[in-house]
Amino acid sequence: METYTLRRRADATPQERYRIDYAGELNESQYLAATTLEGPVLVIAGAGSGKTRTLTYRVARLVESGVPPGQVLLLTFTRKAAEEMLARASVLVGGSCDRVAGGTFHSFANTVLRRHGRPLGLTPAFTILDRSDAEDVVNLLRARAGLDRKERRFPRKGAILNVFSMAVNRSLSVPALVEEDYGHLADHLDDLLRLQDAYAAYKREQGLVDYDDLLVLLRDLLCGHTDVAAQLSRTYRYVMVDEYQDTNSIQAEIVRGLAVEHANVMAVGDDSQSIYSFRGANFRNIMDFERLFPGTQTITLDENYRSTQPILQLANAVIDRAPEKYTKILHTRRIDGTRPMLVQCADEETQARFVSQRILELREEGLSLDAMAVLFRSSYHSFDLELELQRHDIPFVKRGGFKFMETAHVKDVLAHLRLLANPRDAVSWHRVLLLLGGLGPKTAHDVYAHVSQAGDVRDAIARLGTYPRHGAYSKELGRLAELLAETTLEELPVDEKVGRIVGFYVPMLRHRHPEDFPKREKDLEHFLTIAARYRSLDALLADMALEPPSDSVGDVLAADLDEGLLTLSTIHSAKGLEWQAVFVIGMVDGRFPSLYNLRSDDEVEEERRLLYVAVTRAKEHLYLSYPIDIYDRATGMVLGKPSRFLEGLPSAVLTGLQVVEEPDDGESY
DNA sequence: AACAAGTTGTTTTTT
DNA sequence: ACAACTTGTT
Repeated sequence: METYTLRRRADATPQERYRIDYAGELNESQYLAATTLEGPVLVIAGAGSGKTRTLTYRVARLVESGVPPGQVLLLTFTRKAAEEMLARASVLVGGSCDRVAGGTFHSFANTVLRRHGRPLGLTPAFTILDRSDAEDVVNLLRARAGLDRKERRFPRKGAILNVFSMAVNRSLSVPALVEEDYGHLADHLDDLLRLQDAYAAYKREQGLVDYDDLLVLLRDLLCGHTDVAAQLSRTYRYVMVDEYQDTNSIQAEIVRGLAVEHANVMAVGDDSQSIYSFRGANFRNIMDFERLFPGTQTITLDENYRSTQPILQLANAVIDRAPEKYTKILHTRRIDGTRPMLVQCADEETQARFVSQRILELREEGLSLDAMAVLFRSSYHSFDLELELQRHDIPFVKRGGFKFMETAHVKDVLAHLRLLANPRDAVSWHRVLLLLGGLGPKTAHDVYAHVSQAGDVRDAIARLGTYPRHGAYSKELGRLAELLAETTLEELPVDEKVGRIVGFYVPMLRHRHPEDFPKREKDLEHFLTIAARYRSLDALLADMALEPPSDSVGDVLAADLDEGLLTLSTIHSAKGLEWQAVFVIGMVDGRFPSLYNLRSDDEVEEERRLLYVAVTRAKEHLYLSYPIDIYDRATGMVLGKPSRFLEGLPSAVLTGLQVVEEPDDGESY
């Protein structure tokens, strides 16, 4: 393609062009944080204290002061957060900041390891396993070891992987972890250890890397290969880490390694918003930063620009009851505002009706739907509400929670693509073969055994063609071999490969999911447009594993986009976001805090911080609601008490409200 | 008898 | 969507 070159703007020197009024746009602490460019800095940034703003201005300041954007590294919790910050910084400096390196720890590890992973024995074409891929591998190995047919019930694949992952992220051995937190698995310890070895060996043989490996390998690279570490450290001369309270010790070591040549690190975080301990984070880690980097300058941002005083009062009251004291108390200048309400509802349906009705009223008062959100502890807590919202034609998007159900079809297509990238990928072969009618686990296993003898993709597909065919699947197996042979051709563009696979797959999809077939087909169309943006299959596969397309397009298209969408979200996924009006539903003891998280004081305290995060999302209106007497099927318990975190709060902080039915006035139609 | 496919009860949070 | 179990096919 031809290029068209824009001339540099010659009307001003950089110094004259960017005249950003840092002191005018930022408060004193923010200004200090944004303009301290050298040396280690720890910013304790309370909720709504302008953290993103501060980071954005700091990026601008760095670029403005002559630092090449490529030497700035911005590590954030999601890729979206990084993109947003860079876009805003670009506006400030009147130029592009897209050469600033940014993303999640995992995506950064991915790019670095593909370029510098060789000393670790890693091929540059490694495949990333997402959570469910990793579970599939563990399942395969579990069956291979005969552990699925034991008298004593062996833990499920998900539980097994949790143990492995937790051990890595908390830097513990599996035996130590089992002793500490998984006592009920002590009987299976030997099998677990053998499985762990098998899992590691399998990944090594097949060039597979899971989420934890990405972090561990990067850490090993930085700590064990000082030449590479020095080179990377000179490349990224300014490192910024967002959401530091949710990093674990491996990530801390990565940061330390990246800064080995300069110590120009800014970590930003809030110890009272640490909510990812299940991923190995510990809120006390943020205090270790000062020990990791001697001479750290610590700056606290405690002025809140988001919420009204009554909302902050509740937030402070919630966190004030934590036995371990946190580093700051938020204050605001927005003195006026309505008090948050604690709403008691007879049951879940009543709660759903209350929320829907109140949302409609707020909309009447002029709030648009995208200024409102409903938050909850666990994804399934919103099921009743979703039905009620549909009844009222209130359009919404749901964020967070596992979404395997919606993505199974995308994963099926991806499995075909992965065969092209790696013909030895047993899990993908298994998945693809099982889609064929009349072909079950046994035959899939046999076919794989036959095919995996091959040296490369072509060879593997040729072998697929020679597999002795009999039975119902014979014809379909032949068609699969044909499809794979076509799509292996290297000159075929990525989107064309995906297109042919989708064409092959769609009839099977229709057969398997007749009810919601159209919606799923739309997802695949969407996936095709995504695939068209990639020139290499490997890059597509890597991105899909690290950040799969989040929202199913079917829902969004159906909605009336003019007035925006209501947000439904788990609290975890609501991190960093804000709305005018926030509803937190399911405030029942046993749901929030979750029954699964009450085994230790640390777990309870994490639930408390989770509520703190939820409450501090609200700008103006805040409703906490709970149904009484709901039956929890998982435990067989009846839950009827409001969350312990709200117990005994004075009504000056939290006003009670009881939802009652409209009295029947006897009129009929 | 071996294998595939259909049925039923559960599901924390996520890169 | 998974896993354990049951029913149906070759």
